Amino acid sequence: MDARKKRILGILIDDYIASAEPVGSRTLAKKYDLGISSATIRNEMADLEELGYLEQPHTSAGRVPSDRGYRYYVDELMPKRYITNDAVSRVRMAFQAPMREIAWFIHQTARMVSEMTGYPSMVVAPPVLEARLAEIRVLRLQPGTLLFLVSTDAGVVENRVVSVPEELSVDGLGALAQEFSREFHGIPIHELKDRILDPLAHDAERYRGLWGTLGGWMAEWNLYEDRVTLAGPLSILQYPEFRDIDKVQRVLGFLEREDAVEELLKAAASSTESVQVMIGQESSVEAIWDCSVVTATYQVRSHVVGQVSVIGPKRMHYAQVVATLELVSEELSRALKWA
Amino acid sequence: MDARKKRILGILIDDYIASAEPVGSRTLAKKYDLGISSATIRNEMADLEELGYLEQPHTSAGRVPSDRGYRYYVDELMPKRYITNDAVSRVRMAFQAPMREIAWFIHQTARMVSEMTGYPSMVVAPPVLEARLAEIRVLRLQPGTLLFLVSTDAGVVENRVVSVPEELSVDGLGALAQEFSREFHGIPIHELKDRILDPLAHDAERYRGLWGTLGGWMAEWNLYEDRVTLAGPLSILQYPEFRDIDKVQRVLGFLEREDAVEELLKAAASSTESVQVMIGQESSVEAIWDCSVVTATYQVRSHVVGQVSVIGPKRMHYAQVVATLELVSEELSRALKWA
DNA sequence: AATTAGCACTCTGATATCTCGAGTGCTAAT
DNA sequence: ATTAGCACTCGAGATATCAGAGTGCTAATT
Repeated sequence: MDARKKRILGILIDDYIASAEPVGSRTLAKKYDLGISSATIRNEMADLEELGYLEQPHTSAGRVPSDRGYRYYVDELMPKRYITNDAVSRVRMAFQAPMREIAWFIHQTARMVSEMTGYPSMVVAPPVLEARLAEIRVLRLQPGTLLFLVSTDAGVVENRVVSVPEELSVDGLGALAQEFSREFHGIPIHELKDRILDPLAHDAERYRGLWGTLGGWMAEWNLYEDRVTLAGPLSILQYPEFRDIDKVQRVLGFLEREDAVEELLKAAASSTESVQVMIGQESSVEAIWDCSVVTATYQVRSHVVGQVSVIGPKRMHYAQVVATLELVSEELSRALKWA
Repeated sequence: MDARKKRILGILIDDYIASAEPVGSRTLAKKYDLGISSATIRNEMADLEELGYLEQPHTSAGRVPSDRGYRYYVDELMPKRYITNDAVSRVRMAFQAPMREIAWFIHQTARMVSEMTGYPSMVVAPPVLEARLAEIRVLRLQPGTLLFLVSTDAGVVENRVVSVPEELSVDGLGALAQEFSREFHGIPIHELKDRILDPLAHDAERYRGLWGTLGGWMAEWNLYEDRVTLAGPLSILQYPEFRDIDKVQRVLGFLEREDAVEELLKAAASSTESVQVMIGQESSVEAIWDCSVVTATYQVRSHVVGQVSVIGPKRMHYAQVVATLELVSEELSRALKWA
């Protein structure tokens, strides 16, 4: 793999990313000043195909990068730090808004990333269920209506309005909540349900029913919570590779399935790299085998708590996407550091 | 418009709704036992076309209902109360879950309706901004973190976690919130911002900054809130009229725009009818001129507070959709009556 | 030895042409 | 008023044709 091959491969992929048309030797020679003839390029391209970096849609078409070609491009060839000053200041600006819930930042991030890159964006929120209980409070809003407040070590506060029979006495409830908080401080949320429901764990028999409901609610917590936020799914429709309804249906159908997306992104982000690229069949999900997914992680107190991600055709503008995600995930971590 | 014409029109539309193929006289005569020959049907169909109820895609194709034809079908011909016992019990079941926030019901409703009908469903949530303030509370969660609780006459409770400078004294904040609640009780939320920001409205100079931020937050409230919940948008992809990407893009693009959808549904639901059908060009939104929209309203304390809606091809299964929405909106109203 | 010009060959996509069949409208018979 | 019969229309799909872009190979050139 000499320098010239690299050069040709790089230019070819750039061109294909921009044009979506198979690239031929003639076009390449004419359009870019390579100082060699189309015949030479032809030979090099034949070599690159043999090496597995390019493929031909059919005999007499130009070449198209293979998954392996994209991989090489992403790892070795593409320009780094491909980002404008405008983008940087925009992201900084967006995260400067103070006094916001985490959910707000998550939505904001997804929307912004999708808009900046032109691809759908998915953001995985910090997992509530793995957070540890800090405090639980009960407030009486009106007769028959209670508000439960749960704060965790991740600083996340979740709350639910709960209606209960009006005749339920809530006098000692505050005290009970306090006691409860003390007892279960530091327990992961997902363990709470069982603890709460375990009749031996506390002796306040007359509150059993209420705590039971609370436990049930917590059990469903992660079902109801938006763990994955999806923004701009329709942007894929603008790309010629998605003129085919069935393909669109496959991909968007996958994106709609929060659990599946969450699983994919979490797996992707186990890597040590701050930004990871998954190309075509590298993904475990068949539905997106002709897409690429770029994923970055973000942290709270130097623990990875979530992912920011972009999905698009394999013919994706990797340089810009990677740079954008690097920036955004960094700024998001910074914005969440108070949490 | 004699009985036979009605019969033919009804059957033709039923057939077209089921098959998506233009219906010819021959097919009609063969498939259904009308007791008359295809020639007679042909004549009747020609009349129906002249009357504006049918149209021909091209000279030698079968007939297809016009907007007017669908309208007549919906108003006069279609079977009423087209619903199964299964559906009824399913809906009842779904709304039996107690102890839920309004937002939960809204999501639940949208999902369920989309699944039951096979079309995308949109649900407009009760407008927070028009609700009147009942009470505002401030809680200190941790140093530097406050929780604002706002309850309204609609029983809706909204809350936001707000981080403030740690050094801010929150001692008198509870009292201030109480005083505030007393003073502004019954004021619509959307007026609160100005009131709060008006320096004459209260004299607690040292809290000005905090209330100011609170006001700013309230101003953005409705921007951040999900006022419209969309479920199952991709279900339209299964219908042959949406094989065309551009059409899909138009329609889904519209559905993504919460404000536009909200406006449309609110306008639609000004009607006195409990369920309203908007067919094709009857809609003010050009992007959905080849769709139909069915909308029902739901109430809290016999005030209309929101809409439940379904969108699909004009060739929609109106009978089932109307019946489903009737049922769902009724049950949703019932479920929300405690609010 | 590497590069390039030249050329025959291949394949696709666009365009044109043809055919078939479903459906119509009209007329004349019932 | 209904229906059988028939000529006519139009589109969808199949088939044929053609131009163009691209390739691989060979022989000439540097």
